[in-house]
Amino acid sequence: MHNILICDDEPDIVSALKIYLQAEGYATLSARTGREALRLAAENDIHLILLDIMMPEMDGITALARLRETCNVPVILLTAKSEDTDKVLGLNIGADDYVTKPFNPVEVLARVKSQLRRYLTLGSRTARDDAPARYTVGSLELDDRGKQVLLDGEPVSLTPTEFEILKLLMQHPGEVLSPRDIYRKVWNGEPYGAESTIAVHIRHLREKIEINPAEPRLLKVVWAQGYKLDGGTRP
Amino acid sequence: MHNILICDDEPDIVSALKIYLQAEGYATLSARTGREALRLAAENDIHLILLDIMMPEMDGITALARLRETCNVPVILLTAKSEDTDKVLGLNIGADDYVTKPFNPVEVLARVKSQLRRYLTLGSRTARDDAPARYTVGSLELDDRGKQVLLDGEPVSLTPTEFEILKLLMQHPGEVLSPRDIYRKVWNGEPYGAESTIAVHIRHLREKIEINPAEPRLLKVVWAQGYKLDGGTRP
DNA sequence: CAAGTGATTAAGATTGTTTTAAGAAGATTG
DNA sequence: CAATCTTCTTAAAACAATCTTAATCACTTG
Repeated sequence: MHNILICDDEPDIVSALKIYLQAEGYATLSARTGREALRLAAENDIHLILLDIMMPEMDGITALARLRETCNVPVILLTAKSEDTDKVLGLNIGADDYVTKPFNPVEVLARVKSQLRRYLTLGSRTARDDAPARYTVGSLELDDRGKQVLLDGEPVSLTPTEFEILKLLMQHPGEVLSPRDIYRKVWNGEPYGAESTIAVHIRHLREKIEINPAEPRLLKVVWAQGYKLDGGTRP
Repeated sequence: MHNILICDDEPDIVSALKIYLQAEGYATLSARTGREALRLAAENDIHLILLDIMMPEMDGITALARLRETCNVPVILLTAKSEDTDKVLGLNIGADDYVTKPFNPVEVLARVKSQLRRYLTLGSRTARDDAPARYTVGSLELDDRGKQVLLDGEPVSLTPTEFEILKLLMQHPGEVLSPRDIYRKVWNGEPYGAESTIAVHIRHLREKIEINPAEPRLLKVVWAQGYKLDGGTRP
């Protein structure tokens, strides 16, 4: 089903997580050091990584930074309480979520499921066969086959990247998608680039679909969360 | 299952508690002094602490104060009868509950269970995987995916922290949640900050969802207990 | 009334978003 | 083949929202 890489130097934690994850049908690999995790991640088809911050040889933060140079797989950090400053650092560096030790394995499992569900609905390149070729949200219509977008019936000319971002947002109307979510899907999991890249595309999109780009009515931002496409709701 | 740290200088009490707790499936550690308790708490994944107030070397109150500088784990104080003034003091300093000596072990067990249940249902940040994405309490609707809140059908714009606090209250409608409970959940167990932090967020929330913030009809305070969200009841 | 607790306010630090501009890469055209 | 155009990326700055804190006031309770 899915391959999960567990990276922690405490054997008890690893085996406990393994038991829970395997019971849910996930395949697991494990590493004791950041270096080993990087190697395993490079050599295998990993769908999610559980990464401890405190480890010998190469700590989790460094490992994560290295990892992010080459891929964008979901990472959940395992942190000890006292390392709370590292939390923020970790999320800035590119973790998708974190759990503080001591953790409840059930909670970790929930987060794993949550991340993988996101990965499935957003990230998988193997788009479903039954995915519609046409989406409608409010006054926007998007035709995937014809690569055309209509706003109030009038054609709008978008660049390929703009088109893909808009399509993603229209596939999840009213739902907030973080820049990382968008990056995963539109850039096909390539390493996350500059922070502002998506902001610029969003800006260009707004210039084309909003009456006033500075006061967006459709493509809204949710502070510290991401962007969403609002359908029929009034401001 | 859960790790419980017992801190008391009387061996009889410790062993008695151990027997009862282990019979219920809890793992136990024990310390004889406050200093030792702090060390054990720092080095292990502790889920709950039973802490005696009267101890050599470092008393329980001091130990608790120190502990609270770094973490927010549930603490149940063990106090002697004559120290009832200390009870309140202990709760101010950051205990979650207290039991007076001589105590009935069954009662201690009940309180331990109660605290851990609270910790489970409240303590994990993103709750369970099957947590609904939508909550309704009275005239309030909250959409977790869209990060949107409607009051009488009208959208209300909340900041991330306000949103999380309101979500927590809506997940437990009519239930009183102490500031410490709220802190545990929303700040993910980080050490408790300034007293007024939550009060400020509550104030901001009330400004956004109450007709008159000074006379709240939804987000009510229960003196010396905490806050609760009242549904459709009339005053 | 005193102690404990909640409410209010405002300021500063922090963090996230928008905007602008410039350059690189690739396609298209004369 | 060079010139031009489009698109994408990046960085920097300006801008904006949010969070925390501390100080002060006001209310509740015994």
